[in-house]
Amino acid sequence: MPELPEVEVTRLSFAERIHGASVIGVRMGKPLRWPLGCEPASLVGTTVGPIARRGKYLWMPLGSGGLLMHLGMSGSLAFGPQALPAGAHDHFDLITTLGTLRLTDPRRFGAVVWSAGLAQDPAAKLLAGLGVEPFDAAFTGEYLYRALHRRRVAVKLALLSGSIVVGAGNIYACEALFRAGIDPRTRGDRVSRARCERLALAVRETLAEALTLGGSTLRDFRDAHGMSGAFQLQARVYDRAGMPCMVCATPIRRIVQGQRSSYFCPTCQRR
DNA sequence: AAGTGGACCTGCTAGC
DNA sequence: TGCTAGCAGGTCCACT
Repeated sequence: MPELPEVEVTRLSFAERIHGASVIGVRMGKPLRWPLGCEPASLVGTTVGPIARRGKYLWMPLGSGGLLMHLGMSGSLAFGPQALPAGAHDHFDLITTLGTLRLTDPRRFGAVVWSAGLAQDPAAKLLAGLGVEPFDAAFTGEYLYRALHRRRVAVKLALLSGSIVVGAGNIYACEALFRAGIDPRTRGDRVSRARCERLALAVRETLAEALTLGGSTLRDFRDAHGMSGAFQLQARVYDRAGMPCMVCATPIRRIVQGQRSSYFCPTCQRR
């Protein structure tokens, strides 16, 4: 589920409702990717500030510090008025006066980490080195060109690394490259200025569209029923190996890059 | 510095 | 029908 649009939709779904709440309890399930980094009981009595997002991380100000949260590959956050019994995959509950925020994460690649202030503790390290936000004015074609110019890796991997621009995960990176007409294997330093302009635009458009449509992605689409189908981003290439390109009918190809699947149209996307 | 590959953990699906 | 191998939306870390 969680690439940037899903994380942002998650943030919007509970940020205002939890703002100002006081923590009255914490329940921990199985260990997540990293330890919480503080005594859970020490969070009791703190007040929740405005939730922010940086890349695919969420930041919740809490007392003198805050919690940095990540959904990993399979995580989701739910905020409800009352705490329901915890299921096998519910690994963190923040119980507050306004409701309970619950992290559910079957694969446990997600994390909730206490940070004393995002200055120099371990949580800060997680945010260091992140690229620009895709909707930030700093993310221009020229910026992308300069960043890619120093990279010899495939442009798809450069996008995925998050060190140039954050938020485009495997699905949206594939989709953005399709929109921009760029072969995912193209070396970063071989992407022209003009194509960088198109790519920057394509990344922003792809993420923005997914965001407006509610941020859902493909696997959820299959699992969802009824009207939820109307809110899905239609993938042009992702997970469509062998199926005809929606533009030119050439069969979509699947290749492996950095141990992850890439999908592209060999006709519409060029090196 | 940049690039590569392994690691973390569980659930689902295609294929035999 | 039942088992197994392979695959999955992320990203850190150690090593070259």
